[in-house]
Amino acid sequence: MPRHDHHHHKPRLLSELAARLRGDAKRFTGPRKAVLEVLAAHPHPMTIKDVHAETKSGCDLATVYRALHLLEEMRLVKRFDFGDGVARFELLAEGDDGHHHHLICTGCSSVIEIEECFTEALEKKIADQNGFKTVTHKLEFFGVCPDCQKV
Amino acid sequence: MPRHDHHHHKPRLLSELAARLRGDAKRFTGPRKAVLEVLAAHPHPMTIKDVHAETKSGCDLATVYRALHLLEEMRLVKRFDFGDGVARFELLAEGDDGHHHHLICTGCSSVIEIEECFTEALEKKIADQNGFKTVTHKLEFFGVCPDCQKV
DNA sequence: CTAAACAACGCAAATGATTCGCATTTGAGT
DNA sequence: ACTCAAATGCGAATCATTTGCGTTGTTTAG
Repeated sequence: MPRHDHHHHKPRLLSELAARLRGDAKRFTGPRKAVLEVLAAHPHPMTIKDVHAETKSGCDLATVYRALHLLEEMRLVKRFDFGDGVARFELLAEGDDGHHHHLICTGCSSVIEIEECFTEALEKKIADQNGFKTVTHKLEFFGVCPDCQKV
Repeated sequence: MPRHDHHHHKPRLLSELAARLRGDAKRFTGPRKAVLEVLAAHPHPMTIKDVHAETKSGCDLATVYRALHLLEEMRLVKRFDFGDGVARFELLAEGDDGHHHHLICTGCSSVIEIEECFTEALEKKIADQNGFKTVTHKLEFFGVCPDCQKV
């Protein structure tokens, strides 16, 4: 059983967002709702540009940036970095800490989620050996997908 | 025995760079020499800005960018990405493919090299399961170093 | 030895992602 | 509905990186 099968968690409800926002003196606004809905409709990490493009409501790009930062602080979304200089965000399901990895095709940029994370033991070992605390890691795989191998 | 103990390889000589450049109709110039010397004097990945700053010869920042891209293509240096939006480069020793990882302090940004890479088997498994070829990975660890724990 | 041919450089301007300032709008509670 | 702080939209600023181009310095053909 994978450590984080977040795809089987119940997706967060917009009403939950509303409640958590109010509890923090924040507001449940159109753009924030729109951003969350766009993320909920996509299973893979999205760039801010893409989120903005799918947000038909015509809200400002800067607003999407601000909304995603807020959602990240609230741990409703998680930021991923595929090393191409563009941040990507993924919606977190309830109870998911978002710790997982991806296999990214260097040809067509398609993305596969990797649920397994065998890195726990190594993480602890590396922390202990170097006297570090609260060690985490970022890990992504890159390769050529079946389709791109044909070309 | 670690898979890549590149610190025990003989460092590349400037004359080797000169030879490889000439063989490729490229030129062995002051800035390229300076960049390589700066990298050789530092054991950890350096940002382009830092390389530029240590290059006393006063060469242009754009030239440092170009020199590092060239050295990367020639596989004399390797690019690392610590997820902060700034590229970092490390000199490769002879015979080193540069595949290793880092443990980075989130407090003071100090860097420790991690020679071990236990990820080979997983890499193959993930490649096979998804039909991908030529799979590689990027892995970096983040935590709080002993010094920064005191504060 | 000289000149054409070309690689690199320096400088400045362009790009792309992200952030910020600020006037205006709007959600949430009274 | 009224009020007020939080959010938005818009434009301008910032930061890393790239590019265009005129100039300089080598290399090579004659």
